[in-house]
Amino acid sequence: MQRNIDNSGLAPTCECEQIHPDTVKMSRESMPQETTLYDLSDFFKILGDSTRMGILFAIDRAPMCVCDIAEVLGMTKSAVSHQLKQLRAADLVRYRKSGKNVYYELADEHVRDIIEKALEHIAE
Amino acid sequence: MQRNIDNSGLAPTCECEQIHPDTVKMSRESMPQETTLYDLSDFFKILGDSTRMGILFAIDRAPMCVCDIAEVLGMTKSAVSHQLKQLRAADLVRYRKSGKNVYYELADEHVRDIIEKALEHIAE
DNA sequence: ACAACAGTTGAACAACTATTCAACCGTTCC
DNA sequence: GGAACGGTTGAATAGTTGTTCAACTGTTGT
Repeated sequence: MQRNIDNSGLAPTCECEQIHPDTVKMSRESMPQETTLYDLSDFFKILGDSTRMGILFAIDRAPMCVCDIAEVLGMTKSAVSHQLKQLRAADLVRYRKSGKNVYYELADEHVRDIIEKALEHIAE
Repeated sequence: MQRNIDNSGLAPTCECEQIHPDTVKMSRESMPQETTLYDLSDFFKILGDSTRMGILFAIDRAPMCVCDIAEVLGMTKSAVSHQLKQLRAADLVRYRKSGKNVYYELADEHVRDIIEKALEHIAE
């Protein structure tokens, strides 16, 4: 993943005087940890792909095996499996093996809530 | 933006029989429009970058000019401005010009809500 | 044991993206 | 008018990422 903040000693500073030193100070103090920023953006990055979003909607009603997901989305099993791996890593989906099949479903209600809020924002 | 669905005629189909035709049918019928999928993932894509996430947190308490944001994040004005452009396009920030300065602030409460939910998911 | 099939995986390639750099616009102040 | 400064922008580049392809694992059924 592309990390945007320079940890190698000297951070590039903006080439201008601080216009509002007090505002800058307040803002600095209210900033979360860098790791929090990374965790947050990494999480949203997972939702920021139409294939993965499609998978989440596909399995929204009922658990589905990889093959059926691929069929619904019109993609290869391989492509879907690669994306499912990322959704698994982000704890967005749960899975259960049964014979030759692997059934995927949404991990929890958080996902639905977040997507719901995003839909509201877009519809505005 | 990278579009994942092949619109050029024949969509690549998964090379297997449909294991559960009824599940596939139900899933297909509950799928949203493709444009909705794109709009949603494009929206999350904007939040999926630590620099943009940093900007949103920086201006969370009070409106800030570009120079001060750059100072807080340890980046150049140019880099910040490029990202602000995207945040503007996604209606995540509002801005107001005043003399030589441009002050940015969060557009609405939606953003805060979504980030809050994401923090809950990460903290689990 | 073997064939068939669901699913995973690593490498490679093409597409995308964030930062840098330089040039530019607009406002302020002398 | 012109210098100074805040901010924007386009092109270029380096890093990232999604899909394809081929090879592989594990389970089922004969």
